[in-house]
Amino acid sequence: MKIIEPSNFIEEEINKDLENGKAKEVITRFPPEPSGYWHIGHCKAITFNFEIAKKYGGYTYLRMDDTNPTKEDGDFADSYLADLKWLGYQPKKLIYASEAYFEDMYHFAENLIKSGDAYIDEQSQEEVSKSRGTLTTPGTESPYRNRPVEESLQIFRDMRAGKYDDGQVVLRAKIDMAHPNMNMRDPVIYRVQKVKHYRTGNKWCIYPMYDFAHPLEDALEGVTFSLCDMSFEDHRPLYNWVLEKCWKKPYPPRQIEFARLNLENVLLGKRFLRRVVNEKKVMGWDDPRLFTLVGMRRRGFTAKGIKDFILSAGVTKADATVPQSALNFHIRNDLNNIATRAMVVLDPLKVVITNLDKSEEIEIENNPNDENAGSHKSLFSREIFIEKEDFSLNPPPKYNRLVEGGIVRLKGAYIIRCDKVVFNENGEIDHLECEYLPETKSGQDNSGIKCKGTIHFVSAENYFPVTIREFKNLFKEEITDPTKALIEGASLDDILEPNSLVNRTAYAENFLKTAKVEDRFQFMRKGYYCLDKDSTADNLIFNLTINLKDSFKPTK
RNA sequence: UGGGGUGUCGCCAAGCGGUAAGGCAUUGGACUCUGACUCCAACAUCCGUAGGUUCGAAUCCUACCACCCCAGCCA
Repeated sequence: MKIIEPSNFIEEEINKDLENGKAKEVITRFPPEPSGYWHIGHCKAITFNFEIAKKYGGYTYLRMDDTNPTKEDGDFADSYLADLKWLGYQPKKLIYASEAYFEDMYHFAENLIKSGDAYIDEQSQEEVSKSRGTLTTPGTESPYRNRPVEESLQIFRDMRAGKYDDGQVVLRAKIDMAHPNMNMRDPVIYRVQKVKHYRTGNKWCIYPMYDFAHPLEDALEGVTFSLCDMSFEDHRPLYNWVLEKCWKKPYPPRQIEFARLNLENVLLGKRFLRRVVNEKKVMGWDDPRLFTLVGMRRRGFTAKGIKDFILSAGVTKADATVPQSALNFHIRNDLNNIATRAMVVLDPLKVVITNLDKSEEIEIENNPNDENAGSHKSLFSREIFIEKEDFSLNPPPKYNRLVEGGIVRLKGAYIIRCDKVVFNENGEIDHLECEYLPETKSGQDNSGIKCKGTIHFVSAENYFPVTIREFKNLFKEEITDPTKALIEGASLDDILEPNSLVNRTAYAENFLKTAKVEDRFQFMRKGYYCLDKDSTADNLIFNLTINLKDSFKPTK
């Protein structure tokens, strides 16, 4: 296997193992428990597990780590398949741990009992917990700890046979009740769960615990590097203990931990996301304000943008909270290359072109960054709508849009001059009367007239109303870490931004009538939008993915 | 008071004893039929703190400080 130029500490570690012969190849795995939806934090783990293996010419398994039937559901497992595909990753193989490894694991457990490294404990859950000790005081040994091997073996077999109920007995690894690492104080490795498993049904009534199952799953699969987050660092000694006691083969998998990804002002964490969804604070798991994968997808984020962001943020062991602006940069970057341009007026102001009586077809480039993107037809006519903010009676300095008596270019059409502002009886602007300059047609303008501003517009004969969904962050701006706030006892309503979703209508050029769900557009000079799945034939709904950057500073 | 980690620019992050990469953000400016994109420029005399070793330290040593994780029959 090739040694590559390392670009992070994980690759440095892998190189070392490859060089000193501890590993021969790079096989990784992503092992979700099917009990919720993926969020951007999972995307980080997925991305690095897949990308690192790929770099070394290795591969990655997708393994459902389904060892707890009380929490799991096949629908989640199915959603992961779709999510992974959307992200653009192809696992070497899809594995359900419950189906693939339970029998093997059971035998490993029996052997552990036989070698005197595990025993059946009959203490209550409360007793087990109490005798574990505390962070600063050692635990005490269970009275069952030194029972005869045969006795433990018999009970374990009876456990499997269903002769015990939940909580009556457990299998514990015999390690050290005084170990400074709490995970090593005789951890429970098998428990009874008389619950139907979404995959294996009632075949099993005993289930291995994560700490026992995970290293063995990795080993059985042939995984060489088991990349996980820092919270498992304390579990590594146990991971290695299990492999030493049970696996005993060359090239055991190696666990390497990295820090989780946090985003500023973003809630992550399955149980909290579930709460927001269950309490109906959002439209569902795929609400565009959520940073679940399905939410980001519905919002209009691209898989490439998300992955570029993750890769650019890097992997280290240090806690990191990245501002959303870093993510947004990569999303805009990708969208800029692929989004179809269209003209949509969000806040219309009517303009009458007094010297135009026939309408005229115009052409709009679909994407100036992609010469193969083509163009689409739009219309310039006597009555049009421009953005209210593109006209000013009292223009600030450097305002290069339309002013009284001034000129501005209409994107793809002509330069117009504002001759008159017509007010209504309330003294508000009703509409503008303008003249177009016939010799300034877009693409064939030889007039020599210099015009510093270009604005977008929509023809009164070529538009239809659409619904726009604008999103702000789900949580109040000052709550930089909503997850922490909830842990510290804040109520959801305390930290939720009151108006994070605003619906409005806009005037879109007819071209947009053919948009399909998830199609991505750049509404020129405004932002990136995509068609939402809630759209109906007579009500297209566009989600604001992200605004265009705007460096106009009216103050100077 | 135990164990395991981490501390380099506002935020990520290179750096691995030879005198602080890069990205995001920000600020100027150029370009522009998207005030977008692109481009160009500015942005840590300093690497948690204090000592020490060395011709030379963010990199080695010592002490201290701060923050994160661990007491599920969850993963």
